[in-house]
Amino acid sequence: MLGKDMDIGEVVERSGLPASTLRYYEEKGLIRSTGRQGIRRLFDPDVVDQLALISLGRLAGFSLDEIGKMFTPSGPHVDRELLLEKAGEVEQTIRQLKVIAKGLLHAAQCPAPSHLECPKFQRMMRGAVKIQSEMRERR
Amino acid sequence: MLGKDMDIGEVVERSGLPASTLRYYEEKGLIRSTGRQGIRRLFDPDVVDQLALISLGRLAGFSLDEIGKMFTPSGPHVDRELLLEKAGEVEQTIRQLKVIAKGLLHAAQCPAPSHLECPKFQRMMRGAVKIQSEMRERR
DNA sequence: CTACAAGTTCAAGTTAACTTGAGGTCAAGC
DNA sequence: GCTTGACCTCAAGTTAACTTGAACTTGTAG
Repeated sequence: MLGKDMDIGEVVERSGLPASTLRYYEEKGLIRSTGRQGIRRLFDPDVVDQLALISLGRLAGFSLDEIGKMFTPSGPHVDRELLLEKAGEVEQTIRQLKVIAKGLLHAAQCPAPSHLECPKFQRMMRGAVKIQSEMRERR
Repeated sequence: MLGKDMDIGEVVERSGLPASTLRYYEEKGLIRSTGRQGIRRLFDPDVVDQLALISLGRLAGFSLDEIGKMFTPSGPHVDRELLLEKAGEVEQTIRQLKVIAKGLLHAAQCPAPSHLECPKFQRMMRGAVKIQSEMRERR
């Protein structure tokens, strides 16, 4: 166990995140340092994976607080229902992003002056709008 | 043309966005009101579709400024290369979200005390990490 | 005609997620 | 033993995207 902990500079390199962010995340309780060597933090190599997970979560639109609830086994157990719910949200997001990607690709080719005038584009958007209003109603 | 423009309350209803947001978007140049009736804004019904598009864009992780550049034909023509690039970004995001969704579903079922200890979970995350570091390198 | 609901403006406030800067600590190399 | 570079703390600053509040305007219903 001794000797393989990393100091913050190494975590910065491996994660691509600035040191200030790592300190901030630690303060927020999203990651933990294993201890100190003098004044310097020491990190377990696993922290790099955790950071990747956090970045992915942010990408998925979760707040740091939500991520904390999902991945730190804060209580006696992780809330499985919450996880399922979040998985559903992500899947929903994926569906919408597919519409967007298609829309962007189309817009890049479409000769219509404004995309909002192109019937194909309009149809795609109408689909997305439908999804969105369904989402709104579910709240 | 006369008579079918909507006032802000109707847009609020149809879009689900608060009036303050609509005014803010107008100020930013993301949407336009067709004119005024006295002091009150009037909106073309199309604005509802535009708003849905904006919401989708935000969901995809674009800033309001980026959305402005992508969808308002500000200059003589829309920048097609930019659109293609953005489409690629969205597709990349979709790939990563799939990993997350899978991860969340797995985490909801996995009996391991901490997900970070589950080998299956670790493998999934490692895949995601790889994608992320590839992305970082591309900048 | 006047009351009211639904608009309006404009400045200031809010929240999340960081970043920056000033000033201090410490181990290592010369 | 002194300088340097990598780290530290803590308070304050930043940015995006809105929201809130106070004070003003207007079309419409009674």
